Amino acid sequence: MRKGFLSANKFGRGHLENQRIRTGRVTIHDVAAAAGVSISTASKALNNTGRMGDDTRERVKRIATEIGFRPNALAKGLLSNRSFTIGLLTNDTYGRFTLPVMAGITEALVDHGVSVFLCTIEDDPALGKVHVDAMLDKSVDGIIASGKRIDRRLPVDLSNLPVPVVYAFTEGTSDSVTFCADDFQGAALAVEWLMGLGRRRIAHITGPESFVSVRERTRAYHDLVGDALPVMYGTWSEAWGHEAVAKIWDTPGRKPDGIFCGNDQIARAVVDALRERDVRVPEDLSVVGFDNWEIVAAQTRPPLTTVDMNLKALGREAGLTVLALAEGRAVEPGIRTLPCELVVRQSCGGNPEH
Amino acid sequence: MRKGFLSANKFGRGHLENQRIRTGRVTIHDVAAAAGVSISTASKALNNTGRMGDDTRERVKRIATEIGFRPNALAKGLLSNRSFTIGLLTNDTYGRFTLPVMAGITEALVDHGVSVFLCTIEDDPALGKVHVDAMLDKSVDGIIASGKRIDRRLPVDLSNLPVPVVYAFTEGTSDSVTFCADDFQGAALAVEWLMGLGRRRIAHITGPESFVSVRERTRAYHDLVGDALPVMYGTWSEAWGHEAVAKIWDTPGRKPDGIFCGNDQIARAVVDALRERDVRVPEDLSVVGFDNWEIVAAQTRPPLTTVDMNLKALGREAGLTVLALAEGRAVEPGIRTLPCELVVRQSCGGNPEH
DNA sequence: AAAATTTGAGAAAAGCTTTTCTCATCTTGA
DNA sequence: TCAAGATGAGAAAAGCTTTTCTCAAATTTT
Repeated sequence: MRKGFLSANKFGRGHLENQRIRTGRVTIHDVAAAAGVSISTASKALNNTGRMGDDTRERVKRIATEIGFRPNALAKGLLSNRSFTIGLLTNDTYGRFTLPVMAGITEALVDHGVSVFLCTIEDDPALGKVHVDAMLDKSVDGIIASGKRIDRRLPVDLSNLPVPVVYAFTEGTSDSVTFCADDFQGAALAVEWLMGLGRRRIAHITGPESFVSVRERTRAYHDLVGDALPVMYGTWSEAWGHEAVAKIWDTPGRKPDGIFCGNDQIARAVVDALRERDVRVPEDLSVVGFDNWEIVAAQTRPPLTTVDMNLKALGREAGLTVLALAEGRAVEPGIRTLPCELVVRQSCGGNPEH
Repeated sequence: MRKGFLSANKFGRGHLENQRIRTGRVTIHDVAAAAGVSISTASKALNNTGRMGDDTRERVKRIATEIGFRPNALAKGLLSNRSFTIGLLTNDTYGRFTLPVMAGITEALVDHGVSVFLCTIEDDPALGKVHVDAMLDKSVDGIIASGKRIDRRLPVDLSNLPVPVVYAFTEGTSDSVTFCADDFQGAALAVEWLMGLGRRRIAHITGPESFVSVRERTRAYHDLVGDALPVMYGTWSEAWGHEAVAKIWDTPGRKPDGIFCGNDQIARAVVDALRERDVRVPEDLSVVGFDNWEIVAAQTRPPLTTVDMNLKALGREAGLTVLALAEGRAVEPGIRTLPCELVVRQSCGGNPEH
């Protein structure tokens, strides 16, 4: 090997000790030897099981800490059939929805020593299968499926797997647990906020009607404001936000004094378009977004008041649920809807202290 | 257990067969039994090692496929000291940089059967240690450290770990391998593009001078256009883009005909601000961004021509390198700089075919 | 035809932990 | 003082796979 080159054998200690070659890793053998007890006693001491003198137990524990023993999760997993590992499968390439979910999962599971494999499978079923198989090979304790919309399945079959599967922000099977945000309640929150500020002509500019989220939010909107104004369906883009504003303002008639947007990108474009038409936000008109995508909502001028779907909490619940299933605890199947909350910034005016 | 409840024991087959309880997983024992050979023969057949008749080998392979045998990665790992697992550690919460890097890593490693643990550690050293320890417990074959800027370390000590560590888009140790984008070359690409379009008064609006990326890009800018115009340092926000444009246009004097921006957010704000001042982009002035953050660059009106750091390729390289190290192959330590490339959209005008 | 090779396949060990037995020693009660 | 029970600790097996030996049978060589 050339000088200055890196190689893995730099990591192996490689000297002899006690008739066996140290592999660089401290095993329970080392603990037992250092404490002068058998391996089984050492194991029992560390796991607070079995019978032995308190002094022995404490001494073993102390020595284990001193020499830096950490049990090999592979060996543990092989024996217990638990790997303390779960897989997170998603087709959300940008991580817009999956990253918050993932943060919640990790937060919930790190205390339990569970790590998360993240696999992004665009919309490729073959790739999906490869990743699922890899997870199963590694004996994951469970799988959480996530995505970018709640009414679409991942392009991979997760039924009849030998491990529990929980769905978060993607469509699941009827006999499993699925977590999603309460679009109806979130939309109601937004519209009620606008009404509470005295807005009476509230428009709704949103995404494609094919999304169940869109229909749910629209339903809440209709329930609260009636159908004096037509709901404007389009794409989830800024382009659509601009176009929708143009449609309204280029048509004669009374203008809205509040706009509830289907997501933050549309809301941002709406705010921009209104500024270009010298409509003042929030003085003349209030805008509410949906998603609380910081990177958009906080950069808009003025920053957006918007609905947060609490994806992190959703991830936390999904994590705890898959853990429960992995441990054999009973969990009621079905769809769990988690409430949204309103994040108040400056695009509506009113009192942020409200 | 109540009816309709889910529980993990639903997954265990749990019937007797051949004197041992089937755990639901097909093991090499099952293959051997079904093929009428010993376990060792089965293993050798499947791994194309050892000596045996071609007919035996083929028969074992066929039966293994038929009954759906997949070797238990835990057992394999315990024996080989390879878990076919790596850890990706990052403090990039939004995933702006880490997700592309991750995609590249996964792409490079999935063929080798390697899965990736993703751990996001905000800036919490304690949390970082917890995650690193969890990875080591699980015998990861290596760790890739990533972040959101190349001149900052992760808040956790990764030296003297028993596994190889590779750095990607974050500062590493001098004796390790670090991958980063070539800021100088990328900036040169942008400025040369502007000059190629005939722009002669090119301004540079960028982020905080404390970033080494900013200084590198500025150096390239200076090398190409001299220092007739002062570089404008600020924050990475849209607010700064607006402010910078205001500064230039509210000051008497000749205006630039090209602006090279330090990132896409600034560039987007610059484009917006220019539109508000009725400066036409790209007719009157060309704008180039940096990062190729689709979500910003593609939504800007007009869409941004911008520099792409090829983070996915960077991730791919990092993945292959950590794999090489894990397999004991020699790798030259040091900083590897990967070239950027220009993504041409419409904010510069000119011929996209160029 | 006998000896030397080659060939095919199985036994056993290793990798690390946990758990279940088993056994020897110590204590307690009669 | 002897039997019964409690206590402390070790031996061994299990979990699954790969690898190294070993051994018997078949083939080739002399």
